Amino acid sequence: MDDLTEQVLGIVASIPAGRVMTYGGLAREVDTGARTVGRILHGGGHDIPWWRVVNADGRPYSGAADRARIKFLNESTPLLSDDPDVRVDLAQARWAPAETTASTEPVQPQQDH
DNA sequence: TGCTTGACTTACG
DNA sequence: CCGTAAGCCAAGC
Repeated sequence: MDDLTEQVLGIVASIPAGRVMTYGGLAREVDTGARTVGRILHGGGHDIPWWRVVNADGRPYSGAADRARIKFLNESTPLLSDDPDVRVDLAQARWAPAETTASTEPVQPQQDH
């Protein structure tokens, strides 16, 4: 197991239920490319909360969106129910590792791209 | 060694 | 909101 894989999987495993993280955000944390993060999740095994990692649009892995939707509903993850496809409300669900220590700070709003 | 591929992102029209 | 383009990084062939 590479150090990079170990870091990524470690961070993914640290994401609390009801929260998600983007590929790009993870990539910035481990200082690598966003595509690399996706590759690690694909080959990192299914014993990880892969549904808590979504792309910049707030969508999970397209090939398992159904399974991800179940998980989101089960974990009460903030979703944008307005859209036909499963989509996470990143403005509320976005999470970062450093946020664990400073939980008193309010979440910062995200502009609409 | 070199080219293709992909569970991605950001920017521009 | 949608399509296009360029940048990105590791794995596979």
